Amino acid sequence: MADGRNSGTIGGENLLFLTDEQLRQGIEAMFFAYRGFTADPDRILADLAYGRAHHRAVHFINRAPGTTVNNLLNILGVTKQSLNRVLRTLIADGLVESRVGKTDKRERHLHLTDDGRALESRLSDAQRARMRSAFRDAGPDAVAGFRTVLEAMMDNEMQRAYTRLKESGS
Amino acid sequence: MADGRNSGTIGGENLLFLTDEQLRQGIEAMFFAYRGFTADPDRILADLAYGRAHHRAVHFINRAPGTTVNNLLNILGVTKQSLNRVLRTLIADGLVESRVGKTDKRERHLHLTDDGRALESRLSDAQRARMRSAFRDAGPDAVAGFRTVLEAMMDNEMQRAYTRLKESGS
DNA sequence: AGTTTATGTCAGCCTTGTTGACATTCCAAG
DNA sequence: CTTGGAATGTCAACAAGGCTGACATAAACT
Repeated sequence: MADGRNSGTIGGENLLFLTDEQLRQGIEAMFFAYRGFTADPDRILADLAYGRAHHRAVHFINRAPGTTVNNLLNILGVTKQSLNRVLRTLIADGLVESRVGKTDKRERHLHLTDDGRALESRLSDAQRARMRSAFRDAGPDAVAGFRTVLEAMMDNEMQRAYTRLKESGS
Repeated sequence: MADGRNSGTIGGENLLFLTDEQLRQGIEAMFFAYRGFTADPDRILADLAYGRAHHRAVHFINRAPGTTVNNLLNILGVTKQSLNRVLRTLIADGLVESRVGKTDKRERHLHLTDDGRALESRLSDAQRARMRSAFRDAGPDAVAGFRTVLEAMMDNEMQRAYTRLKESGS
């Protein structure tokens, strides 16, 4: 595995797509593509004194309105202190509303305000535009493969979060 | 574009894979998968008081031994000051060697030491293991699609950097 | 009543981005 | 040959956003 070689062809099946060189290209593609993936929203956010952390919060609050802080924590995979700092500024700036839970008053349910939704749209339009262009260039079969590989790359926990969101889709 | 709808079917071609919902799933898949992508090396690095930035530097120095600081800067897309801090610790810890350029003494050419190569192997074995497992689960066609979409998602500049590295592959 | 759970806050640390200032080296125009 | 600008790299200081730990509060559960 650390011998710098590859898996070659085994058992009559062609596994040349699993050589170390192929894997390294996949790793580097992932690295560069992720930069492209975040570049457009980052540019918008920089003007607003917000960062990627704010984008993520706004995205998932929009995706699951009324979600609790704890729920968001699990999706984002950060500490509550870290998330709280971001939420505090978003609430102070009037982009997010925090409502005390009806049945369980310890919980805070998070919603975007109109301003919050406006920002979310701006950010996600920019990000979708690039994704759309990439998808269109690549074609439907490539897109299906793209999604298959990404899903296989997630941890089980993330896969569950992802699937839950996917199935709640409009 | 901000109307919450999709591209539907246009001109007789099926473009259902370009709906806003599909794009959003692609965006979220990218987000969760990237976490998986970095999770294994991050765990190793945490024990060593290094971060992701050190991993990236070590990866690309290994990939292109003798590269200059400036060259690395372009690949990584950070400021030279930021890279320099990382390089300084790597050099101090004896993982990277910085050699003054022969023809141009302003340049520093970067090489991994044996220890540096050992760390690189550990990190990249972990990352490749996950990538290999994802590739194998997904199959060669999905992998091809994965790469096609990622390449289409890069900026032109990154695409050039990526292609240059790819073509210099062993 | 006592324990657990959900949330928020304060303080302080680390990594890794940023800008600004500066030193060294090279090269080319005068 | 000198001098000024460009290229390259280093040092200092700051900000964002991760992290841990400690603690307060309120509600829910037993």
